[in-house]
Amino acid sequence: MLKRERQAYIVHQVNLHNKVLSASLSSDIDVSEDTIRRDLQELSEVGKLIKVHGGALSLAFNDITYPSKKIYSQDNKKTIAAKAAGLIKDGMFVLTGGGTTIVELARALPVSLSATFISGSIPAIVEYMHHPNLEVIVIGDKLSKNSKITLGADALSRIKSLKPDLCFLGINAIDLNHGITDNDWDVVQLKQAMIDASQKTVCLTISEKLNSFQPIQICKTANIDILITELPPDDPLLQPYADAGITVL
Amino acid sequence: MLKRERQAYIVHQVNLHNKVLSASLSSDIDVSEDTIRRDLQELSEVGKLIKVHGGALSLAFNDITYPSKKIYSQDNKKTIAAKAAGLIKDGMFVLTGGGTTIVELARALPVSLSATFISGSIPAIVEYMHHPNLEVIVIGDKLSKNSKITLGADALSRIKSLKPDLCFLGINAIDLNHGITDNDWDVVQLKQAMIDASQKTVCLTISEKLNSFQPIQICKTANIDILITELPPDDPLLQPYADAGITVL
DNA sequence: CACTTTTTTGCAGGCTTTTGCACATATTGT
DNA sequence: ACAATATGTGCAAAAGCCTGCAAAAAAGTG
Repeated sequence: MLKRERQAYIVHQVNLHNKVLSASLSSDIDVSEDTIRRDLQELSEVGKLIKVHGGALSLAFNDITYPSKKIYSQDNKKTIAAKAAGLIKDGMFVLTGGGTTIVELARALPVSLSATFISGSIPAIVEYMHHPNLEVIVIGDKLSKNSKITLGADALSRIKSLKPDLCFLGINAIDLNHGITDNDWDVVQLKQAMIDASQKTVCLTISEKLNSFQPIQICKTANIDILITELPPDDPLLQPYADAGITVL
Repeated sequence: MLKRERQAYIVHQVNLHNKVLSASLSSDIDVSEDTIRRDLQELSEVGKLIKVHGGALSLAFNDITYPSKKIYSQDNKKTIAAKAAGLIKDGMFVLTGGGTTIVELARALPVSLSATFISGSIPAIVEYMHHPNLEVIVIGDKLSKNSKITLGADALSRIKSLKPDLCFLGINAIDLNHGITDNDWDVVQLKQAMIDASQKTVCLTISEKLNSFQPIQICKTANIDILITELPPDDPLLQPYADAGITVL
């Protein structure tokens, strides 16, 4: 990896997460911590970030104070994203939906990963676009302002023509009786198509949404392969899902 | 292998992978690293790529990356965008390309405007998405990291099925003899399809690019309807275009 | 066609940049 | 205060870069 490239990645990460640790950068990019420190030094001299002990902060971080609730849920999503990212291997075709969890997943992807990502979620696409080694396929159609994903017949038929290795879905409600449910007709259509098309489906959700349901069913619980929450896999809350044959991570 | 051929290959590789290493190029093309270095030197002087220690990066890295280089002639582009925005009326179907000028146009749209915008440019879509009264149609296909637009057969055929009222294109070179020209085959295909599909084509460009040309022709000058630059319409530089039957704003 | 001129290419040697490591120092959290 | 981390400095190996030079190829020229 070239020096400039590396520094670009660091700046990107800082702007993304508002902070960055020398240690994790070092292991991400597989380069010594000394080098990282020198990079941070240079970047801070040019005013791209603020260097602090142990890493660096984004310029915007100056006077941002997060509501603690938000940061909490955000952390959970990062935990989920990290677990999900581990499933993706070089060369895979990956179909993803939209939502904040999926965006976190996009941000959690290692730099070195080289795979093809397919999505109709604009925020997710923007993240994929900034990754150096990802191929990105955009699913076109009418853009839903609410969910910031493309929805419609075109998107549906495009998805039906694919056979991705993995499909990542952020879900709004899951429950053993009702399966996976949602409240928007078009979104449901899309998610069904995505699940049908994919060889393996991975559902991401914060534990809050476990054992809840919404009016429209996407699929039965048995139709998904992997369920990822921020909880450890042996948490009792997850036991029923594991018993139902789902791999719980 | 001829020098020109070699340099074309290098540019191709850079655009494809976003980066290129002197060493691997050297062994790929079987020529000394010195020669590669000289090539990279020349190509970077002509602005085809960014030379760095150990190789080169694509220009696309520019944005994501380094030289907090202010967008080129931003002020001029705002002037252009303001003029272009005036052409769009409520209820219109508008097809737009990509590039910084188009993004400026998106930002210049009045809040009250309610129209349908169709595009494959991710940065433009992000802008449209934030507007309260716009319908947005995303054109899907493989995302080109360089230009941040979707390119390919799918995008082409989708565009061919449309009949928008207006088409806005940012262009790289225009000249009475050669018409509108560009240097990327796929982009040329796309722009041609956009022009063919639309009832009226509006070209946006800073005056610097007037009377210049690039290797591939998109269309003859006569095929466009309106030309917008940052200059006043009666500027002598624009006279020849007005004489050729184009509405100059 | 013979001759000059220009361009292109590879190479040698010296210089700069980059990077990891070791060691002394500073900072932080408990 | 003390242990654990993080930092800065100097150093050396490796990789990359620049300059000048000369041979080969290509392009002009009379």
